[in-house]
Amino acid sequence: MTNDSEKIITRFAPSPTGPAHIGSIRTALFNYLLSKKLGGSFILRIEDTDKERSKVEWEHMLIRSLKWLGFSWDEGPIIVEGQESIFDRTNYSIRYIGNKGPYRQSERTEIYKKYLQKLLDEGHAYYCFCTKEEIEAQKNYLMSIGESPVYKGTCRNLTKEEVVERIEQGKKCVIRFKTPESQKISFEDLIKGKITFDTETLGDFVIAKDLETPLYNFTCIVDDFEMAVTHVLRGEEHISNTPKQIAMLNALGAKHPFYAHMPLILGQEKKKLSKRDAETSLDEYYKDGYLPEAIINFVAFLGWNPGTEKEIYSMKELIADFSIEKIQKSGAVFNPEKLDWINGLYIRKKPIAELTDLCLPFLIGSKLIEPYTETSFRTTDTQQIITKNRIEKAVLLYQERMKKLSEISEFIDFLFKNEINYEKSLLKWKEMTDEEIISSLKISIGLISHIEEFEKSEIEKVIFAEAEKMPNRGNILWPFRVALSGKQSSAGPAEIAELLGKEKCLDRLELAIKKITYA
RNA sequence: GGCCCUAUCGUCUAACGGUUAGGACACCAGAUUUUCAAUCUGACAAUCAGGGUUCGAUUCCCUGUAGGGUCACCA
Repeated sequence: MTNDSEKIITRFAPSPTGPAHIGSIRTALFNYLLSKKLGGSFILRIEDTDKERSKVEWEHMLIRSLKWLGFSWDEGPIIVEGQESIFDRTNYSIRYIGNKGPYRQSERTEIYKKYLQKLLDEGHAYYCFCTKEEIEAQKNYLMSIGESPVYKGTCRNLTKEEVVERIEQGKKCVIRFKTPESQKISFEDLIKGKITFDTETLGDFVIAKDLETPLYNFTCIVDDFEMAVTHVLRGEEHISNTPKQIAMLNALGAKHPFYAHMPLILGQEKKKLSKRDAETSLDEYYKDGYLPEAIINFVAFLGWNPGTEKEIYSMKELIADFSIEKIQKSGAVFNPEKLDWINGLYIRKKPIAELTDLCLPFLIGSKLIEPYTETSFRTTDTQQIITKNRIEKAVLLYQERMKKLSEISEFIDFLFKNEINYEKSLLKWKEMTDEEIISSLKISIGLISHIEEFEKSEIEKVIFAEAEKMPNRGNILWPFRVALSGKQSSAGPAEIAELLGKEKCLDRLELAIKKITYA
């Protein structure tokens, strides 16, 4: 329990209408960083007032992504206590109750209803009976004469009797906020500076379909107030919602939180991020083998920088160095190449045992191996048992080559497969003739068949000694390496030879000879 | 169209009014390699335009231009 009303409280308020994406993660991250930096709380609020589009599945997916990336939030509602009326906000303290979160707006209808009723009772909101068609026509007209297309308040001054009469006639209605006329609403945006709006450009906007069905702008301010949110960090697309929210908060007699509107994340064309620019779902990044720490690091630098040349940051370091002042004012183009670079960097930094564990699901997923015991696997192709230890060795060879975990399968599939497919021409190094390749392979067979201790250092010694005798080392090394891996590029010849084992190496070298002879 | 926001290398960005405008990714070249990667070295590359203010402007002001956001009974 805490009574510190000075405490920073931020929130991440996604609507469960789709998976988490890069943009939503950055919003979550910056709110998280700010609260952690200042020792405050971070709230997760699910904005599921739109019953049609919201799905619990999306909510679960959102939470899964957040957890994967290492977020934690202060669960459970903050109770406003010590008050007779929830509308009395002059003196309140907050208390945290665990294990009840996250907040779900769909479960808070009664709360919104009270505030809605209050607005209605005090004349700050009214019932509107205009049809959608009427609104649309008005909007088009206003745009045609060069004015802000807003609701002009046809139903604004309906008397109580008129309202009752229309309701009794069964006319459909919504609840609109009575926006103050000819007023300037300003707020000090923590990123953009002072922003001013004229209420004339706002119009009387809809805040609820009915008492039980409040809409976004309204539930948002009620919750931010009820949860004592102090700082709202959100995307720039919300700038135009801000004066509306402040006007409602004013009507409720509440102070508004600090706002910070972050620039948008843009696609290659400097347009809104689309499928062509980035994965729509964070799940895709998981499936591609991106590391959560790489994503966090990358996303943090989309519109923020520490002002130094340091750019590799763990979550902990981000918390330490984060500051709103350093958030950029202009939009940032999402750059997948840099993400890949950072991901590769984190992969190289991973302890090998940990990296192997991360790669295993990808190997299993691409049907190369299947789990056998705790410490071993069975190759799908040949049903042979392969120890985790040996897989670890393979992963180690490719650690510095990987940009994404998913690439591991293509890199080391030759270790698990019985037969490897490659073009015969791949065996040829530079200008070698078929005869030279065959002779090269035969030399290799002769050399390695005599090696007792089939280890990298030993194989290297023998093979390289022979290669030195050639006009070009590649004459021995290239056909040898290709015969074993079947690939244009791979780890070193001795390394993969050790990995494969003597017997398999000999088999593959013979096979390579046959490939040329009988092609 | 109204309102609002923004403007430094291709991209992410640094530069309390005074710097040869710095760094990173990408790209290119070199070193190292049998290959690929990693690593190291180097090269290329930017202050949107026009006016002010100032001894001096990337930085402050204005105008223009361009881009973006928003104008839902979505969030």
